[in-house]
Amino acid sequence: MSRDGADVPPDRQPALQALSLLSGKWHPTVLIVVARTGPIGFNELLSRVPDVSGKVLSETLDALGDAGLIRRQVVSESPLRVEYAATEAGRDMDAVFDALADWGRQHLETAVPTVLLADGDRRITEMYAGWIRDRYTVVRVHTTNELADQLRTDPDVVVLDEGLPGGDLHSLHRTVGSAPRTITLIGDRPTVDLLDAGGDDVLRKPVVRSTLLETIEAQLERQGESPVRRERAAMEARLALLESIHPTGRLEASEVYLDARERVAELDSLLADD
Amino acid sequence: MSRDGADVPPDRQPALQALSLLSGKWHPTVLIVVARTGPIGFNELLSRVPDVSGKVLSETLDALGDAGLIRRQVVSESPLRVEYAATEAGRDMDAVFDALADWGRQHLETAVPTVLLADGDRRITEMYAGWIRDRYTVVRVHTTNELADQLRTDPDVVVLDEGLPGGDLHSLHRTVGSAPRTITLIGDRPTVDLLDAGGDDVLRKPVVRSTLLETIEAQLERQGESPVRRERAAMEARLALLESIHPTGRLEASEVYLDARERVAELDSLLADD
DNA sequence: CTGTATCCCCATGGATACTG
DNA sequence: CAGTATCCATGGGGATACAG
Repeated sequence: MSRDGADVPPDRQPALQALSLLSGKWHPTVLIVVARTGPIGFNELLSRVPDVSGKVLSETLDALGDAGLIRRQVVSESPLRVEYAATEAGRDMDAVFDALADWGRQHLETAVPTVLLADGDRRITEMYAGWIRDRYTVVRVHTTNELADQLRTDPDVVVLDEGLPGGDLHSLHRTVGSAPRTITLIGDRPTVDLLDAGGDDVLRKPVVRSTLLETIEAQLERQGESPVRRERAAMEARLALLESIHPTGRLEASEVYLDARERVAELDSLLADD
Repeated sequence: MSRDGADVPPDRQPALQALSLLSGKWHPTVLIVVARTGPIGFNELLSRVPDVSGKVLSETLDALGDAGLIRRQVVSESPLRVEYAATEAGRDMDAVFDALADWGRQHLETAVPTVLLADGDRRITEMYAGWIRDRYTVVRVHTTNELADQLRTDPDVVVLDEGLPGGDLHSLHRTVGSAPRTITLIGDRPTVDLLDAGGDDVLRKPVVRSTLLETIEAQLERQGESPVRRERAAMEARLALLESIHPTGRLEASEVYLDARERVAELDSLLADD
């Protein structure tokens, strides 16, 4: 790659060399996963790093192997079965990743909001991610288990598809909790059950780019508002969606709907006291 | 670049993001130079990182600026004069580079190769030394006696001018032996005598910086190869040089040339046996 | 199961010319 | 001096098919 000839202090040159070992698109990710997950087979690795192609994963493993960061061990021939594990050199890269993570937490995470995208379909989360990744830190999950796991990233906004595998709408919202602002994505014609589902806003699929951006931005702007205002806005959003679809007459026949309307009035009176 | 969606532990994700800020070919180098050299103008930066083009340097500085790693300050308009300096975030990257450098020193080949420069003209060796002394340990000699003497430093590469006072090309190569990789520098139009002169590669003078660096690096990378491969590469280099200068018809009239071609075929058949 | 072999796209970055 | 504007080459990486 010919990056030499530069006037780099001698004590920094090993750093540049070391960095070049991590320069492939998937090199750092694969190294981290191999180091963390211990001895791991090719296909399990593929499933844990889903967006990498087999060819590139193979090349990446080769390169990391050549660099001495991981070791390849043939566990059985026919059926061929191999295992990749971090070498000592690979494990020692932990110090580098620690330093990077420290830097990131201090200088990155504070400024850029994190948005967690939860949908069973990878192509969907990939599309959404493409729309927003230049403005936010994006985390993608595709099952309820992954969701529970990645909530540790403390996202500012969760975009939650109601059909996420592994849970119904209510349990999903319980999993997410109220720390992040939550935008629920629904596919079917919503029923009045939506009303006590939880979440701060609701969008019907399919979602277009501008709507998603505006909705996320609106939620970010509401961060820190009072619980009362927050619940009022959430109710408002759900009611508006329902009323845009079902005739008011039908809705008024529903107990849940009337309860919700009453709750709104209650919240409004609380707000009026200020 | 869409690297999300992977099963990376949450504590590692800020590391990946931070790393992505250093992912451009010249990003780390430029950041290091800016951080070390303090406030620095565009063109001085360009001269300290000689292999980067103006366009790419400009883009790199933009990206580092957007990432908050460096700051751009206009010092004077007309003539326009700007200065780039590291921000606190940029300086904090030192911890990352320290970790990388520590890793590199521990796990990369830590021995700095030694290059012996042999040329009758002190100004020439001084120039060459200036080109390479930040990457290699440099020894300069200016006579055959000094050469024999300094070979005790056990150099990895010898850069040998054919006109070194005190010996002809053949005796020089006999003096050097085959332990170091040898690059021969020739000034005149080479004759077929070159073919049995010895040495691993040949350069015609004047030699430019990038060529010398690349040729030395190529020889270092070939260290430890089999004698057959080594001779094959050496023959190839000499033949290529001759053929680039003399018409093939003339060469084929020469016994030495035909012998050499035959020797190449012989070596190739040896290599083909593997 | 674990990879090659192929083909192709496009982002990165290089060269050159021009501008405020 | 400090950059854009333009054009173009390269190769890293993606998709798919196939092989040991």
